[in-house]
Amino acid sequence: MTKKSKKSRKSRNDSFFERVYEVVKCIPEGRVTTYGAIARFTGSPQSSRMVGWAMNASHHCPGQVPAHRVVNRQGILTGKNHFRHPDLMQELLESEGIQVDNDRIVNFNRVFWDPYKELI
DNA sequence: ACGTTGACCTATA
DNA sequence: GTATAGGCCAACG
Repeated sequence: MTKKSKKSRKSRNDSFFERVYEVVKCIPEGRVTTYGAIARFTGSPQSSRMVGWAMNASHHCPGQVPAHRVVNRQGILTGKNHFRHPDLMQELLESEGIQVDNDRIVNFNRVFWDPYKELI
């Protein structure tokens, strides 16, 4: 099993998504990150859309991926609408000690978790 | 196979 | 602050 078993090697193992999951899973409690930071860390600074797309699949297939810890640049819970319950995202964040006001994270700069500085 | 959409980011007006 | 444009890659019709 080596040559043409699965054809492309980047089918389901070394996908762009896998990298995203790895980073997101490394996010500690009480911390959040942005799509852009992840996209940048994965190697594509402008592929932030794919990060969101990965999250969409994350709660459908893979293990526990704290997608609720991933927000946009403004610290707004953009993807809360895609959760099982729109308010679930805020609930989880508040449960971890993150204050959320009007779908926006309070002191976003403080809870921001940068993979470049923390991870590595 | 092609075109559109998607949980975004940055820049310009 | 809102609106428009470009970009990236993957999934869906």
